[in-house]
Amino acid sequence: MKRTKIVNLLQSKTPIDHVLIKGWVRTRRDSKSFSFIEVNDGSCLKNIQIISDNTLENYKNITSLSTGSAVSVSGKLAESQGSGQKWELIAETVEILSVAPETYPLQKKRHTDEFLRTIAHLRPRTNKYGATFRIRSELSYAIHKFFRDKGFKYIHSPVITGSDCEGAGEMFRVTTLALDNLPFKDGKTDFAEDFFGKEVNLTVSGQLSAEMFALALGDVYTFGPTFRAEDSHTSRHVAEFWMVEPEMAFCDLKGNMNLAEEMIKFLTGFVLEECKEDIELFAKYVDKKLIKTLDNVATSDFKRLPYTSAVEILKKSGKKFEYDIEFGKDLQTEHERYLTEQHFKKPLIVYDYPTTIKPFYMRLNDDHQTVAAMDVLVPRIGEIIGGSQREERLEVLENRMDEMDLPKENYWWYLDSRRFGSVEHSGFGLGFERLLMLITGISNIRDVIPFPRTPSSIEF
RNA sequence: UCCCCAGUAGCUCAGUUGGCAGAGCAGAUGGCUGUUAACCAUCUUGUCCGCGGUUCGAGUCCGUGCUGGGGAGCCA
Repeated sequence: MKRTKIVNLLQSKTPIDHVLIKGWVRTRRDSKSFSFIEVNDGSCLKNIQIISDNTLENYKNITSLSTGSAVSVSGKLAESQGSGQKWELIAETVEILSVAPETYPLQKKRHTDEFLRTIAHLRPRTNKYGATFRIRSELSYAIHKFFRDKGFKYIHSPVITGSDCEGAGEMFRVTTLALDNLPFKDGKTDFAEDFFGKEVNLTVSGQLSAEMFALALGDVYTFGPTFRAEDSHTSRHVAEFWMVEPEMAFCDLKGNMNLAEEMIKFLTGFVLEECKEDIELFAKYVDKKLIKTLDNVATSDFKRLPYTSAVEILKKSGKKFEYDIEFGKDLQTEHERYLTEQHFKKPLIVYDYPTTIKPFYMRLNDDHQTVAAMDVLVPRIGEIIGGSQREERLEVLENRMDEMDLPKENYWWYLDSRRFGSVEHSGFGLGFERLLMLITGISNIRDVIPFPRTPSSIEF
């Protein structure tokens, strides 16, 4: 007989004479003549309650089933006589697939997130992490659905890159050279002998690839792993994370902001609708205000504010900040949080940032003081999206590169896109894990990614 | 990289002025019960993070290292 997933079984409208389920024991409660076994198979948050009567031939073994053990149970789905659940499974056979000894680290109680990080290989077996990674899966699907419904094409941007013009942070070196015996030439490592014949890194952004494809396919997006070798020790940074990067031809900054807002609203609404049960767990145990926050994100219009106005508001706020704010200085975390959490109390898009604090590829505004950049800031997380309209004018782009002392010859293919049929285009990067933090209320990014990579931590 | 906090039983944590190492949970055993992280009784469990120092005596004080966490910067 084919096994039925518990998620489907619990949705049954009628009793079923004969079903088979397989899963892991969460807890067992013995009664006089039978034993209650709670079994979870990961298909949903809820367990199925198994009634195993003491007339079963292996009943003695059944009563020694410990948390974490694996079982295969066949029997009859019947309405429960107890009050905690609609259905229960009256067992005809309980096959013990594997017994977890008492050294099994997960107990029938709450563990701290810090402890569960040390057993990241087992934590998806808990309610909270099971729910987290089911939501992560649904959210990934929702991203593809959102873009596909809008006619965007999915681009697989490379993970290994020889491009040194991504410029979004410190990079991880990729090499096949023997590190204990490096070839030298003129006192420097001779990368001509390396696999690709030049210095190569893991990607920090798929943007430049996405731009090339937007200028061919129109609307595109990337969704893949991204690597930053920053020595960051915060609850919002990991060395390997997933980023969503749409890029649109014939689109200006306003269209870019529209897409960002529409996307966050869609994704939030999607999860609220499709992952109700799992979201309720977070609303109950992780963040009591979660539903209110998510409704606010999904329904209220995002405030749009030019950088200069943001600076004015901060100056007039009368609030004492650790860092002073004035035109030309980047907004600090404390400034961003004040604006989104206290002043506007909703998501906020700050745009038109000073030229001096933004990268070369952002489009120069007519005031020559600012570029067409935009950041989406949300309560609790801060920056969740960073994007811009790209500089499509070859001459302006080259001037900016000169100002910033960037070697143009290395960017020949990027500049080609501005030589041949250049058009206005825009895009942004969304931190997938940060969105998950927003949606689940989980406060540490290490807890929304299966096996987090942070400085000096890569056990799994 | 900088600032702050923590590290004691399998887990969560208490440990007073420097004076015999503790509780709850988990586990084991027995009991009770259509139970809901069941309940009741009994029992087991220690490199007090490592190294060095002060002291008659250090879980406790000092130095140092490691690990974890929070914040800053950088960013997504």
